[in-house]
Amino acid sequence: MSRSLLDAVLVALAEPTRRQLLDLLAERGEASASTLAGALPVTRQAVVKHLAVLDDAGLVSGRRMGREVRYRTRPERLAEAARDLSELATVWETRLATIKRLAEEGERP
Amino acid sequence: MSRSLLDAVLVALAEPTRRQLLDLLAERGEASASTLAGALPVTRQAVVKHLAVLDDAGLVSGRRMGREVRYRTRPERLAEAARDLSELATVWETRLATIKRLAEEGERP
DNA sequence: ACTTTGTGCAACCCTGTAGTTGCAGCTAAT
DNA sequence: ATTAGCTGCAACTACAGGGTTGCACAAAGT
Repeated sequence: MSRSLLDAVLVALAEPTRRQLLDLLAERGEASASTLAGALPVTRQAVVKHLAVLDDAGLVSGRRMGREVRYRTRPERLAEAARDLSELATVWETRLATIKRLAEEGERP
Repeated sequence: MSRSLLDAVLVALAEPTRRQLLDLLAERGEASASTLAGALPVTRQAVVKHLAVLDDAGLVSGRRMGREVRYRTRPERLAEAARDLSELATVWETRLATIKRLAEEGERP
C-alpha cells in the first residue's frame, strides 16, 4: 500500500492547470514544456514547475530529444491511484453497513 | 461526466488533515466537529472548515442531532471519483497505444 | 435560573505555492 | 561563427487557504 505516492497523485491532480496539462499531453501524446506553454495562459516556467510536480507523482515522464524535452502521460500510475481510492470506498461502505446493522439490532433488544 | 465534482473531490482529498478526518469518520462511523477536533492537533474551527470542503465534494454529510452535528462519510462519491479516474487512465492508455502504433508504422514505410 | 457544551460567524495571521522575470547554458540551424 | 530556439536555475511577487482567536447564540444538564 504505497500511500504517500497516492498522496502525491492527489496533490498533483488538485491543480486545474496541471489537469489541463495532462489533458493536453493525453491528446497530443507528447509535447515539450515550451509547446505546452503556448497552449496555456501561463509562462513556460510555470509549466515546467507543474510538470515537475506531475513527474514526482509519477503521472508524467520526460525524455530528452536533442535540445528539447518531450513529456508524456503515464496511465499506470493514474490507474493505480484509481484502484486505491476504490479500495478506500469499499472500506467505508463495509464500515457504514456494520454501523447500520448494529443500530438496527439495538432498536429491538 | 460531472467533471467539476470530480475536481472538488480531488481538491478535498489533496489535504492531509482532511484525509485524516475521513479516516476518523470512517472508523468511528459518526462524529461531531468538536469530537474530531479532540483527536487532531487543530482547533474545532479548522475541522469545521475542512468538513465544509469535504461536504462540497460530497465526501461527507452532516445531520443535526439536538445541539450537535454528526458527520459521516459518503462512500458513493469516493467510488464515483475512483471510477472517473480509472476511466481517464483508460483514455490515456488507448491514446498512447495509438501513438505507438503510428510510430511503428512510420518506421518502415 | 445558571452553567456547560456544542455550534456559527467574522476578522485576522502566515505559510505555501502558483506565477513571474531575468539570465546563463546548450543544441541546432543558417 | 553567429543566430535562433529550447532548457535550467534563481530571486522575487502575490494570493489562496489552513489555522487561529474572539464572541454571540442555542441546546442540554444542574
